[in-house]
Amino acid sequence: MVHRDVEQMSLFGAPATAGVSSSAGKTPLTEIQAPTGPAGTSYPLYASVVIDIPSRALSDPFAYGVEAAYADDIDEGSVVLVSFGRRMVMGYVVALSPILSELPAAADLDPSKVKPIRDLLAPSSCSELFASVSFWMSREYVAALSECLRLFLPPGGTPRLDKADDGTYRLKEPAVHAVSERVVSITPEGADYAPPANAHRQRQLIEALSCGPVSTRELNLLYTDMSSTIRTLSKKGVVRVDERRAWRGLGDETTLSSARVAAPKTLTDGQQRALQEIYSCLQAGRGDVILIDGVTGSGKTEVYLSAIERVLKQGKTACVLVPEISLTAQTVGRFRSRFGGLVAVFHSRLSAGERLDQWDMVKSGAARVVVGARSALFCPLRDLGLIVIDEEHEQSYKQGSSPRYHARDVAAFMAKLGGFPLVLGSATPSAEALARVAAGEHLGQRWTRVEMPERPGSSVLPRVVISDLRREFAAGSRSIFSKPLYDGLIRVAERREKAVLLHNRRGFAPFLLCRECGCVPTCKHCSTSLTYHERTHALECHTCGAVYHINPYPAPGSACPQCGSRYLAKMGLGTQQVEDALRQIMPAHVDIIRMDADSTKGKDAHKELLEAFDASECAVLVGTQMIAKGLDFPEVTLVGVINADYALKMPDFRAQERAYDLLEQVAGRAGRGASAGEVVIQTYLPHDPVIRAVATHDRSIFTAHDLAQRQEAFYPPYVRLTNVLVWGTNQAATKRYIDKLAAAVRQCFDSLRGTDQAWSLAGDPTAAPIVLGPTPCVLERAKDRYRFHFVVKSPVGYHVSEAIDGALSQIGPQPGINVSVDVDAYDLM
DNA sequence: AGCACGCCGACT
DNA sequence: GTCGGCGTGCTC
Repeated sequence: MVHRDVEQMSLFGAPATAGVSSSAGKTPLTEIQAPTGPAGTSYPLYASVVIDIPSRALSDPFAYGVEAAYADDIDEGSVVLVSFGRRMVMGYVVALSPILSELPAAADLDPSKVKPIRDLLAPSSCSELFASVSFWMSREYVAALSECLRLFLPPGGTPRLDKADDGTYRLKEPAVHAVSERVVSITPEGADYAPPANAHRQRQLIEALSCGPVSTRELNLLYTDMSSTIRTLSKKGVVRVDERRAWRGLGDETTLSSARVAAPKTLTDGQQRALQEIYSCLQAGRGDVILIDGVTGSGKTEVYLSAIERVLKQGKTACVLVPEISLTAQTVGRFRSRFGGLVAVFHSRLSAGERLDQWDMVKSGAARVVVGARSALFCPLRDLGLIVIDEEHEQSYKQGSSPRYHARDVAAFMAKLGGFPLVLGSATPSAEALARVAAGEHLGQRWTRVEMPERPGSSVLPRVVISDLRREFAAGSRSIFSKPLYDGLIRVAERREKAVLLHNRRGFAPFLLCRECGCVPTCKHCSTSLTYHERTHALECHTCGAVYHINPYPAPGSACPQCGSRYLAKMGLGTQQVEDALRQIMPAHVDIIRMDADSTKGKDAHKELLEAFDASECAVLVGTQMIAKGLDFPEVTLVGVINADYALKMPDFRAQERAYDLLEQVAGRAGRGASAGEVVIQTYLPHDPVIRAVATHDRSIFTAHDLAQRQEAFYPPYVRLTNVLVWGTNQAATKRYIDKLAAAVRQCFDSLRGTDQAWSLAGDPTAAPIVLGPTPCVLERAKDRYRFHFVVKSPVGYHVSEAIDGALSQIGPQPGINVSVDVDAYDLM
């Protein structure tokens, strides 16, 4: 069985410390203050150590000497105690060499300056790739090196250094501890034991153990107190009770389920083609990226499972990333039922203890497949042979705090480094992925695509009705619900069916919209919609900072810039209002359930609302974003989108892509059974490519348009976009700082480019980087801080981070002012 | 990050 | 004459 001979793991384990010789953890203070050995002592081994202080100024490792006593125990990844300046700090070993000058950044270091490593605090416990990946991340994302390294550390918070009374240093004990369980198994001698005829409890126990060892807790749970029977049989030597490390977080079903579901006998053509591509990449050992572009239900998961099976057979391990929101029991179940106890899972709802145990399961080698959110990328898998990113286009793969990495890019780097394939799967691939497969490569890495258009079985696509709100308005309708949607809702009420209404207002920014021609004012210099500022009656562009003065309806003199209509209205409508309007038109027997940030505040509110919808005979579920993704609904015959334009006209160049993904997902909720459902999308922009693509079930209408538009307007994936955000309490000081910083960045670009005349190229960011702004952020003030930002557009192969990092260290920090650099930013607000 | 060194103003 | 402001620079 998988769990049996597993080495006992622990976070900063006692075994390691004990094994490290008597000096470990016992270095007295006096010895620390007097350096061991005279200056110029040479060491048998030297180590590059990253100091655990998260500062961009300390993003280079420091060299230390490894004394003979430690030489066998210190590895890459070891946590060590070193003296730094005049204090003791914790550090991480990232490289080892017997020759000092061969260590990174120690080429011409005076050997007499090298101090010894003072103690080993914890043995290495992270993935082999950790050093190279964190170096790369630190450079790529302008983040402190120690911050990147910490991603690879065991869970349980950042380790802290603790100084004891006797002057010794050790790691502060983590709050979570390993727990053990008692496991009952049949002894070899007990195999032939026949219980007495009347001993039915003994028979039960032996039967339960026939498939392998079971924990006492489970036995007692399953057979209501088996303890005395266990005691009897263990006295007779028939069974044995062993204490072993318990792996929390496995769920209840797993330990007993020795039954694994085998792969289906037949695969679709698409699945076979995808697997063929993955296998040939595995064979070649090149580290290619394969995009599996397959419609919902085309069986992408089966492709992942088969590929993982192959990788496991080769003695390697696999890592599967899934968006946090879809990390449900069902998702995990598919992997667990195929690979049983070999699967470890990471998601945000694990308790500290469960997280620790899942991590140790990976570290010990007991788990060889990891399924998890973004950060699962950093767990200590040995011999990684495959990374899968499901729903590759999901925004949640980009981390919102430092280091602001994108899991897709980190995974691609890891794949290249380890020479194994990265598999991306999506029904609505990101523009980045599409552009890279179109180019066939990205930064020297091969990107290929396999399309899987067919769905197994015969499911019917829902009928999509586009409801033109301009016509509704012209016909005098002032209702939230257009005629087609109203009729659909009434029909649902009459037939006692269920409906879902999407009212998407996430990241809502007010904008103006002409109710006659449907136009939304956009910036002259950028392709973003302008944001309306109520107080100043101004439209602002948050990419370049341009300001346009305008009077929206009902102010006198309001006029649409395109058609001159005076109905240039401010848009904004809450979920609550939709709910109220719905109550007015629907008969009393229809349950109306609202799901948004407000109604799901309570702990289990989410689940309860869904259960209510499930239990109801006839209901309408009104909700934001959250109802479209990651939730499985019971039969729904009507899906309505109140106003698709909220999603379409966000002041963000990725709005189209997200809108398409959202509409496609929510439309997919309609009629999943035998009968095709109906989808009604209300919009003022019926001819928008996104709407047309959803209506006709033809994605290419949208993607072709979107990519062309981005290329023309110099947006990713054709350029890189970096957001530099500066915030502080003092508005003027913050503004002054960001101006200085932006000027320094511009200067860095100039000097890197060599000539000043090259500025004539400015305006074409595919040839040379440009700086846009600084301007105040869309979110101008947050938590009493004033926020400004500037955006850098740079050519795809260009290493922006270097120039920004250079400018940053040139200007230096300023108290009270914070800077954040977001390379390949998704959020520009 | 911390903590030195270092160079200019008001005080025992 | 000294104490103390925090501006630059270093820590293997």
